[in-house]
Amino acid sequence: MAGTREHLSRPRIVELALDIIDTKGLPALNMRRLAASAGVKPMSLYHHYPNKEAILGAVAESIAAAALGDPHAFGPWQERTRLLFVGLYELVQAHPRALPLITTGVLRTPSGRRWMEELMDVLLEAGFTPDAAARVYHLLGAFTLGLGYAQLLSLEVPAETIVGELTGHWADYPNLLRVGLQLAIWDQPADFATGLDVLLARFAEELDGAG
Amino acid sequence: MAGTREHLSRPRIVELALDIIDTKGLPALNMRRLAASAGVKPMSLYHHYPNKEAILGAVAESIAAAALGDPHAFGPWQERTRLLFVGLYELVQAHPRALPLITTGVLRTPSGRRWMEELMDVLLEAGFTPDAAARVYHLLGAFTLGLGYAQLLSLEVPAETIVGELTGHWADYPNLLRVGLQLAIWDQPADFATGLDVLLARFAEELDGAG
DNA sequence: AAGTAAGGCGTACAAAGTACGGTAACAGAC
DNA sequence: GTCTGTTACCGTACTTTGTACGCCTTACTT
Repeated sequence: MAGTREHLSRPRIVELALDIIDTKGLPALNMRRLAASAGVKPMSLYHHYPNKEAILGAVAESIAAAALGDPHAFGPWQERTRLLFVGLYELVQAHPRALPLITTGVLRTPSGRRWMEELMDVLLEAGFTPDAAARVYHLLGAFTLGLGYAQLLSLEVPAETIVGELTGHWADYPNLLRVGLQLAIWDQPADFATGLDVLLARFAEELDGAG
Repeated sequence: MAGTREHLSRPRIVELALDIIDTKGLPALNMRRLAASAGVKPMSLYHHYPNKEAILGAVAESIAAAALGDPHAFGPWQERTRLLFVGLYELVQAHPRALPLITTGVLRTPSGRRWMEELMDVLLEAGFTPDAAARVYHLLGAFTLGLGYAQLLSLEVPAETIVGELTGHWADYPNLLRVGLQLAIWDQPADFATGLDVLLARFAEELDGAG
């Protein structure tokens, strides 16, 4: 190990990359900007990660690790499942602009896989068949991540832009006019819990019916 | 209007672009490839659209137009809402790789806005407040598009890739092993209807409670 | 036949990922 | 203290992709 001059390291790169993603968006993360933010030239990054994809993977893992709050919550399976998805949702809240990384990371990072492993543990133990467990994940996951995409969209395309594109057309869209900005903005985390519970209750019924 | 030599036109460009997206994916759509598929040089495209973004917008509109099946279905509001979201879901089924365009197109293309206008018409007429109507859209939309993203993911990252990355780690993930490929694949359109109905029923309750 | 506008194109530049080989600085051996 | 090898960093340059600018050809009009 050579100089310890306070410089680059894998965790440092990930930290800076995540900061760029959070503040400027995923497309704004490029090797030159990342290097500059580290006070280094672009090619130096390649001594720590083989390519950009590897850096994105490391960011995904770093984010996903935060979803593993308490490894094992107690209570009935509904509650444990609920907590797992609340964790996922909090991830999205914390780093909405990194959502595409979270999406792929669920099955492709160690922490993501551990999250999924625990979910499957809960569901199989509750009595779901493997296929049913996969369905639960897909539906709840789609709902959770779908809300994340709504949030991301309202971040990247501000409501004013949408409204601006509509000026002069309001006559064609009287009901859009009545509903207004709320359509282009998603910021009702409470509704996430509602939807999650409704879907969970449905799966509980299914399980009882079959068991 | 000059020559009618069978060549480029705006609809033709959109058609070819959509074909590339459907067969090779959104990232594979670039101006050079698109031009080549039209038997033309890249810069020729710029005589029909000002830039790539405009082409993507036109593709989004072209796709969205297909969601406007019967402009006005009959029946109670639940049924009409259901049909609108089924239409959206069919769009995703038809062109999963264009999903990011659909997502943004819902409020940014004429056809998308008409779809949204009709949805708001149905909901407001049913008695939802504007805010509640926006919530219905956000939750159902998140669910619908979220499933689309799951499908897109299983298209772009084949299950074998996921499994390949897990070889040697199966001991760490016994439950993932039991559930197997189904986790990485989404192909259960029937479940979409289930989830949709469950969420709709919940909103119906809410409406009755308030009205 | 000549003018004119529309459609197509050649060239060239900027942004971004990264291959390749060089260099600097520090560790340990002697 | 000098030598040597390893580690971290970097300069240069090639590739891909979007697109600005201006030329050229075509085909219809008169």
